[in-house]
Amino acid sequence: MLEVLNITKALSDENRVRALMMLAGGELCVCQIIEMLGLAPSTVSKHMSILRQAGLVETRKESRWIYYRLADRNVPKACEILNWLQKHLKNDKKILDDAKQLRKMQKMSKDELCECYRSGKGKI
Amino acid sequence: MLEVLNITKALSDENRVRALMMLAGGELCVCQIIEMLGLAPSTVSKHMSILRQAGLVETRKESRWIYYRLADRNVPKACEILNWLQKHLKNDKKILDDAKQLRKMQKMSKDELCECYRSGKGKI
DNA sequence: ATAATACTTCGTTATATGGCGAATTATAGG
DNA sequence: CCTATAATTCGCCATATAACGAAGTATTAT
Repeated sequence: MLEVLNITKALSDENRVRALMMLAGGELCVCQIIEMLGLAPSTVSKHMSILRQAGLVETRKESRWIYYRLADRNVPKACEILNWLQKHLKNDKKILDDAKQLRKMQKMSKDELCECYRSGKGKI
Repeated sequence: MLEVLNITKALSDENRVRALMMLAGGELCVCQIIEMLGLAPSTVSKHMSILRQAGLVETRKESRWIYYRLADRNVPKACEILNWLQKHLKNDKKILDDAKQLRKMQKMSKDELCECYRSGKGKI
């Protein structure tokens, strides 16, 4: 029950849902999510921690950066609900706008974005 | 987005999830749910209203009683997530206990239960 | 070593939510 | 018509949650 509630509670916030849908296109580092959501770093960190606790996302640390990605295929509970979300939000205006904005961010990235992201790209 | 969030928010409370799982066995009137959850009528009413707003349950009025049932098959958004819930809670202790208690309630019903339910049975 | 960057953790504040009881509505029965 | 029952709506209070900024941790660069 607790596991299920951790998931549904995690999904009951718009910003967290937006973050998840952004990750559908591939992993992102926290600073990119901060940029996209337009929230304070501490707030985004908390959101991502809630998603991680729920088992909806996983993390990978690479030098100074922490990359978040959607849960692995072998976690049915998480994947099923992530698929449900994607299915029912794929035509949502806010989600589509986010995807567009994200593509833009990932293109210009090189010199124009937040310091963290710029140097991140430089590293990779 | 709002529709999806209405659903996830509705599912983010333990008592609402319990109520939904009780309904998996068939429609129930509010007084039965009140009895099962052990909450004040006004509280349960609010919970059920949230579930209804989210499109997860539907209602049927019969004389003095209002019966709640799970959403109809032709509401994929709701049914998919209700199936997900059932799948991942079918072995949950609290949910199993509820189901047992519910069966007990529906059996003795005739003379031993809350006034509302007793007369309800009498009517049907 | 020092400074900067990328996050996280902590403490605070505002708002949202869950709970209750009292009042209200609707229906049924005396 | 008046009372009882079933459920809802309203107003209130306590707690939970989302937001922020400041301080802390870890890593990289100078």
